[in-house]
Amino acid sequence: MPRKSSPVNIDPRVKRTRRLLRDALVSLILKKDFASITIREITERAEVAYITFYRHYESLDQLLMEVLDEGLAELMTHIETLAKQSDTSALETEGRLIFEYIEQKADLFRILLKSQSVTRVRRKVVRNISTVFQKSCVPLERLGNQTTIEIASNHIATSLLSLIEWWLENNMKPTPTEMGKVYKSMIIDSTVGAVSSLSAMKK
Amino acid sequence: MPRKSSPVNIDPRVKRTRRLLRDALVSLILKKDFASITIREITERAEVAYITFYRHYESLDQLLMEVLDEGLAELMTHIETLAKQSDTSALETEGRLIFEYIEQKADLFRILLKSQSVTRVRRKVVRNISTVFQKSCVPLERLGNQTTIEIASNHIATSLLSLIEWWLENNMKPTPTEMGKVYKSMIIDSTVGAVSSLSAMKK
DNA sequence: TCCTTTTTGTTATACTGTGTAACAGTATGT
DNA sequence: ACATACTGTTACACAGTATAACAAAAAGGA
Repeated sequence: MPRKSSPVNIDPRVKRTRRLLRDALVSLILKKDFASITIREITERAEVAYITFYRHYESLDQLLMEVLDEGLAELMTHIETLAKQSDTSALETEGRLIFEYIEQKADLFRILLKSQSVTRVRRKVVRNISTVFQKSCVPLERLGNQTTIEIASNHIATSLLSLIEWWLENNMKPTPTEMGKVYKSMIIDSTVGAVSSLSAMKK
Repeated sequence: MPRKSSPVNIDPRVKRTRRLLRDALVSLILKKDFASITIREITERAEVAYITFYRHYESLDQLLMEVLDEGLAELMTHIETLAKQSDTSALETEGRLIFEYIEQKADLFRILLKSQSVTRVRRKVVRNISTVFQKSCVPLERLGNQTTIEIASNHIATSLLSLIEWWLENNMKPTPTEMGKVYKSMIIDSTVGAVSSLSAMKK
């Protein structure tokens, strides 16, 4: 394995090889079923020697993770900044902004959802989104006990992912504006309402 | 392939072989990662010749589908009968009954959710639950246009699956009664409310 | 019970993909 | 220009898939 842990100096050849492998995987995921992708196929498309793959990654999953982590980090910071502006006026446009963002990077999200074949990836994504909402969504913090908050944030995260998945499968048919309204009323408002009614039952 | 299409007479040897293979797969899924299960491993555990697998199934996925279809059919009829009694008094206990049912057959559902690694299986499950709610949930039919109904039923199906998944991962910690309340308020009531508010915006 | 049919077991084989190794060639930074 | 680090070529061992031929065993009807 090349020295990726070295502080600043990264050999340009290493950068190039890794980029070629990532790009090759991305282009293959967009065309084929993920399960049928072979390492040899990736290296051929990347125009790189077969063994070079193993000089940089231990497994196909590791390469996939690296690809997704890049894109996921973007989505997370995007959602996070949106979730912090949790006054009602911002929520009006929050949903629209999310779906406009996804529209821009549709390819990346198709990969992210196709690669749900790897369960761990989906779990990781859900957990990330869940903690973001758990920490930064003010109404959830005020209402409800710990368990209810956990369920609610998990519910928001999985619902958002499923809604995105549905939207992509329907070729992004309803506009981002309409999807934003659906997101606000069906996911955010509904969940906040449910949490408050659930915590009211306990008292 | 043995004659499985013959009307009534199914060779007892065929029945036995298929049962042994299904049971072997189930016991392996409960112990190992699905991706690491090999056909040879299944046949060894089933105490059956390797080639016998291919005399009954074309692929590992096909056997998995058969196993899941059995269990899924049960869940579907269970949910379906519950969804038909959609008066509010029945909804009170509907959620509880679902989670009590899952508690009974926890092993099966762990398989069903572990095997989500195969994306097609998850899609199939979601689609089934979705159409059940779309057809039999009265409030959804009355309110909203076609697209909204599709989104809503998809939302209910995926949310229910995610809630079940969360519950199983937390070792079924909150009681079925509590989960039933969560189900009713966070999934059913919330979605119905969202659909009505969304269709009100359009008019 | 005998006999035909069907299923199963045994063994062998072609094929594909993974992962490792040795050695030669090439690019990088100083 | 030079030592260092990366890449390419070739070869190989290994595991799992999928198929085929033939022998053995079980099922069901006469």
